Amino acid sequence: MPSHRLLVRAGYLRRVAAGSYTWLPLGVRVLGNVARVVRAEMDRIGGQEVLFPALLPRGPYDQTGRTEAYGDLVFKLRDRRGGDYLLGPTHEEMFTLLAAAELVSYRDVPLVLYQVQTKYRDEPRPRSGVLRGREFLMKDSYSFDLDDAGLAKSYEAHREAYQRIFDRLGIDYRIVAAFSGAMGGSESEEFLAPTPVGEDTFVSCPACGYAANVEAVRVPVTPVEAGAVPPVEVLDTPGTPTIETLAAHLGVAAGETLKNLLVWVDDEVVGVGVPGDREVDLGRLAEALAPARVRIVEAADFAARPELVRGYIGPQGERTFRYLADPRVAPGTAWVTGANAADRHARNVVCGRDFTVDGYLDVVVVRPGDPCPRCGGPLTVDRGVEVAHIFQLGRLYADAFGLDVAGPAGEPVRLTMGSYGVGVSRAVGVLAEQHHDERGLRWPREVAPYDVHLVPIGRGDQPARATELAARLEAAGLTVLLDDRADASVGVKLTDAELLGMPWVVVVGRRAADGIVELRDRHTGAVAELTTDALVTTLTG
RNA sequence: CGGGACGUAGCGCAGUUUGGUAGCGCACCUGACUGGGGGUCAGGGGGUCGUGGGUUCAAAUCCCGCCGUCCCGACCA
Repeated sequence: MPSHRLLVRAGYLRRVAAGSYTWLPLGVRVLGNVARVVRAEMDRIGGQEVLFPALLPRGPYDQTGRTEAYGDLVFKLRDRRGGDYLLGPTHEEMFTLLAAAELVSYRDVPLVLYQVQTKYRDEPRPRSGVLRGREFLMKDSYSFDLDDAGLAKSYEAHREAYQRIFDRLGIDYRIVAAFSGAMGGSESEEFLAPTPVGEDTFVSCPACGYAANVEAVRVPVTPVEAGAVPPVEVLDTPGTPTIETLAAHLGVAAGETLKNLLVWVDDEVVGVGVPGDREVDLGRLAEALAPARVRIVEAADFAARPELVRGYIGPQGERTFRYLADPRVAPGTAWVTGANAADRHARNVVCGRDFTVDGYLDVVVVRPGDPCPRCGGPLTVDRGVEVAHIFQLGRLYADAFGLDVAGPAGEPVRLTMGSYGVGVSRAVGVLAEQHHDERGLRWPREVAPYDVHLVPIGRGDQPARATELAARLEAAGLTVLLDDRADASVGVKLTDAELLGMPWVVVVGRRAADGIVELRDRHTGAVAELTTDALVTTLTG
C-alpha cells in the first residue's frame, strides 16, 4: 500500500483538496517531532529562528525576476485596494531585505537565520499525499558571509547539520550533486531519500562514491585521435528518415549514428546532435538553454526552410544553424549522419574535420552503466525524493537588493549568501515510506507520536490497571497512547496498534492481576512477558 | 497544458448498457451475548445520485455545458 494511504488510514492525515492536507492529532505530533529535531540542529550551528509571513508583497519578487521565473507556480492574489501579493513559494527575497535593513557592520556576520514556515506552490501535479503538496512545511535558512571562504564554511556547517538531522530522524538518504534551477547560484547539493516512488532520478558510482541528480550529470568532452578515417562518403539510403530504419538499412549500431534534433530557441533554429541510441530529455534541454523558450521544430516549420531536409539533417557542409552537441560527439569521433538531401546519408563524418560544434550540452537521458564522470566506472541509476537542498547562492540576491555592510576600513562590502531547505512535512511522508510493513507504520522512536501504545484486553480490571500504568509510564518520562475503547474487540485493538505504528505496544491482559504485562516490539515483532517494574526499567533504559 | 478514467450514504462500491419504488458491504445508533487477533444476534438512522440545462408521462440512467477528483507525461522542499 502506498505510504500516504497508510497515513490516511491510520488517522494521521486527511485530504482537504488536491495537494492540501489536514494534520490530525497523531500527524501533528510526528510533524512536531521532525520540526523539533530540525530546530535543535539549526540552533546547534548557531542559527537564529525568525518567522516571516506567508502572505507577501509581490514587489521584491518582481525585482529579482522570480515572479517571472516561477510563473504559474506562484499563488498570486490581490487585496481590496488592488495591491499585488503572493503566497511565499520560498523566502530568499524577504531574508535578503531583512538582512539589508539590519546588518550594518562586518562584525554582524557570519549570520544564519532560519524559519519553519508554510510554503505555497501551485504545483502542476500534486501527488503522493504529503510528499508533494501545494501547501507544505519547510525549514529554510539563509547564511550571510563576507567572502567565499565564509560562505563555504556556512555551507559545510549546514551540510553537517543536515546529516545529523536525517540520521536522527531515521531517514535513509544520499547527498547528490544538484542543478540549481530557478533558485540561481552556483554550488548546490540535494539530500535524496531513495525510494521507488521518488520523483528525482539520480546516478551513483559504487566505485568512487560520485553521486548526482541526473539533471546535474556532466559528461567530459574527450577528444580522440581521428587517425585514418576515410573521407566522407555519401550513401543512398532510401526511406530511412529515422535512426531505426537507418541502422537497419546500413547494418550498423544505432550508437554509430548521429541524431540531429532541430529545436527553436526563441526565434532561432538550433541543431542538437546526440548519438543515435540516445534520447534527448527535452526538460533538461529547456533548462540548459533557459531562460530562452525551447520547442521542437515541427513539420510546418520545415516547409519554410527548404534547405533543412527532415530526417536527413547533418551538421557537415554549408550549415545554416547553430550546432550544439552532446559531449560524446567529441572532436575526432566519426559518425553516420544525414547528408542534407532526401534519402541520402553520409558516413565517416568526423567531428572537427568535417563539422564543428558550437557548444556542448548534457541533455541526453542518463542510462545505468554509463561511465562515471569522475572515475569511468559504471553508474547505477535510482529514484529518490528530495528531502533537502543546499545552495551556495553567492551574491545573486545581495546584488539585487544592495546588501552591503561596512568593512574594517569603513568601505562597503557586498555580502554573499547561502540558502538551505528541509522539507519538514515531506520528511513525514518519506518516513512513512521508508518505515512501514504490510501491517502498517513503524515509526523510529525519535519521531513516533508516542513511545508506547497501551492496550488493555479483557473485561475485568484491565482498563483500570492500564490507566494506572499509563500514569506511571508518563511519570517516568514516556509518552503514552492509551486505547480506551470499551467496545473494540481484541483483534481490532491489536491490528490498529500495528497500523498506527508506535515503537512499543504494551498489552495489559489476562495476567495483569499478577503484575505481568506483555511488551511487543513493533520493529522486530518480539513479544515478551514481564513485570510492570521490569517494563519501566526496559523502556526507560 | 496533453492523454485516460471516475463523480450514487462518513468510507468502499453496485445500479447507467435496455429510463419506471435508490441498493450492498464497512462504519454509525439501541439492546443482548462474547472477550488474547478485525466475534454473534435483533432492531434502527442516514442520500439535493457533483452541478446547470435539455429530451421524456417519467432521468442516477439518454444528450449538452460546467465543476471537481484520481491516474500517466512537462516542475521542486
